[in-house]
Amino acid sequence: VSIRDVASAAGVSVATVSRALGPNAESVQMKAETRRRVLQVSEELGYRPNDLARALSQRRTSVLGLIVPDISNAYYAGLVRGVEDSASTAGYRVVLCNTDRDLGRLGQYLDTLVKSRVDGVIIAGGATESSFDARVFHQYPTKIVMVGRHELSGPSVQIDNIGAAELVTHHLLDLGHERIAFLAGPLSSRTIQDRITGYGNALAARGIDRDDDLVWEGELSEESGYRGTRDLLFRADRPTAIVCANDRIAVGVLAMATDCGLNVPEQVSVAGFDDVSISSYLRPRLTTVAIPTYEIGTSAAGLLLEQLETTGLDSPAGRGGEEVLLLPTQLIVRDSCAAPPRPPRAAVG
Amino acid sequence: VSIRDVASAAGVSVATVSRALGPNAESVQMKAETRRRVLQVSEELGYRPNDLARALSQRRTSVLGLIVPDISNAYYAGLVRGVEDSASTAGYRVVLCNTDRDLGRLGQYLDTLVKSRVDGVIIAGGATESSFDARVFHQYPTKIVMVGRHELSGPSVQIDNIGAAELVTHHLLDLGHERIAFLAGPLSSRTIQDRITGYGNALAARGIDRDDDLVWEGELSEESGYRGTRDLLFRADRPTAIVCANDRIAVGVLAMATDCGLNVPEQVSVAGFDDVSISSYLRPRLTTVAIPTYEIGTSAAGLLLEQLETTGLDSPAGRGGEEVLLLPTQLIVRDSCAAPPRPPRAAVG
DNA sequence: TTGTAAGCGTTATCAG
DNA sequence: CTGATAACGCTTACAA
Repeated sequence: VSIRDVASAAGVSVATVSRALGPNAESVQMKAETRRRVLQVSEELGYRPNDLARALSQRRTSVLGLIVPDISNAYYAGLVRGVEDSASTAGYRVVLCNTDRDLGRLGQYLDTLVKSRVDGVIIAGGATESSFDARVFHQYPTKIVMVGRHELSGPSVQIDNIGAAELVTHHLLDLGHERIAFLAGPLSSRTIQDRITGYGNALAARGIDRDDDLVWEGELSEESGYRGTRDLLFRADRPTAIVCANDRIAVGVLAMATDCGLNVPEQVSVAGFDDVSISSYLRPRLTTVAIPTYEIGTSAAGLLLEQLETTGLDSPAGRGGEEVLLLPTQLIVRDSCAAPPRPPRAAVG
Repeated sequence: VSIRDVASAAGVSVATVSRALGPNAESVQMKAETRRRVLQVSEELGYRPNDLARALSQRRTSVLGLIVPDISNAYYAGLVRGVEDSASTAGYRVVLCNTDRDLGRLGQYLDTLVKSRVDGVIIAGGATESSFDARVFHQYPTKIVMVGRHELSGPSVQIDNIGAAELVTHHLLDLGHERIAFLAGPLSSRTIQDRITGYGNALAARGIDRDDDLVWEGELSEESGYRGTRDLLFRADRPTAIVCANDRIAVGVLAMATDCGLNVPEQVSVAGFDDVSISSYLRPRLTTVAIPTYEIGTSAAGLLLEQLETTGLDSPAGRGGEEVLLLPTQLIVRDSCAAPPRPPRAAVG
């Protein structure tokens, strides 16, 4: 059942049907009676306009592409949710892509997205110019907004990971800790790099040399936190506090601590990152840094939609300005951090 | 840059370009030299075929719709991931929709999906015939597969929630518990209903009357588990074990238990549902039922793709058979359940 | 082996 | 206010 069926059934031309049901139906002059009839017939026939044809004709699909490393990660799930919400209320659909942090897949996805002529794409989780054929990309009017720091030009929404890490680390420092470990995720992630940097900065600000043995590279998983902690705890001069690159890692740390009979925070302090929903239901309640993932999503979508409304669809590589939205982060102090067990000893070689 | 640009740049007709680059490029007879030239020119120009036009012409979009209650829920995140993985390896894109368990939104999404002419859609999280205009839907060749029990006809993938709940409950019963509470999610969810049924069945099988005061309706959140437990624990004749509708609820239960100074499992046993990644890192490690969410996703996608390959695209309402894939569930016994504190007392009025 | 031309289902321009 | 009709970009008989 196509527009033509409706047209003939209503005894009008396809043009009229299009006017009655089309994109800017309300801002079109036509006899009320005619419109009513078209509407009714279309209703009776169960007519659903073909968006493909419409898009082809209008040169806009009302579809957004969203590329993330992994939706099954709570962090990105919130973001996806935010994007989806604002996109759909603005009348856009969103197609989802998982890269698994594989730059090759990123490139492939960007390619399919361009082929399907999405109006814009949001890339979260890091991308480099080399990860896709930017030259090709710029031939099409597809708009981009990035989430997080990146090597690409164009608008983006970011959070101050460096500052956030400085915040937690200072919190621990203020409590009297001097040997503070950092349980990181994959160092290839820009986010992780930044968090490590912030951690280092805070240490440096207190005149403490960063001990590379205290920075442990792993995954963003409980398992990784569990193993990393074991490593750290069996050291001669073990840390009195552990900052984790995310809350899942922190859960692993907590598990290992209780398995070793170590009390948190009395014997070792633990801090996380992200403030996922369980964090306040762990015992001890986890001190962590809240990241507004949902807002990151809505902001990114907002930035993109703004470009789409603003810019004419023809402007070839017109990727808007370099507008950067920096979203605030918040230290959530709960119960998992306290003063170190003994008064800080003299610095050891 | 369109097919015509490539054609003229290569000095051939658009048909030739289409043959060289089109859908069944390999199964087409043409002079190798010509093909090579087309390929090269298309490469130089950075040509990306317009999938919209292709879809319009071929009457298939290679897009799947996926409708879930909420991706930011770990359960669905796994499922989404599974769907996305098998779809993308089969060359399909997937557009994601969140209903928030709102039947109205479900209907709207189904509508947009039909308009965008997706080849098929996967609906997870419950739908009723009344939630959308099935009559309309059947006019278009869109295929459907459902996840979970539902009132719609057609293929689906399900898990045996009833059996699963029976399993945990029996586990507790075997341990000697007689007063077992159930902390449920929204009773409107079919999944929840089934889990409650299973719980009831197990009780009945042991000749225990189901006490409706022990079934607590709430959300699928930690918060809900926390509050529900408080309710339950302040009862005169309080339960010795609590089965939770999912692991997040169980986390809340654990939190309340330690806040009350109650030891798990010595004083009260707790069991969850889903086996999310943190479950084995809680202390005590959480006994729960593993649901293969990722496999549910891949299976659903598989069922759908199968229909798409099999069926001619014209078969109007041909929604395949009633094939139902029942995925296995597994009781994961860990440390959060043990025998009740005192020997079971005589049944109380 | 390759080119011509008729769709695919809309929208939009231009007359009437 | 409404009706033809030319795009939109690609695929696919049908011819050459």
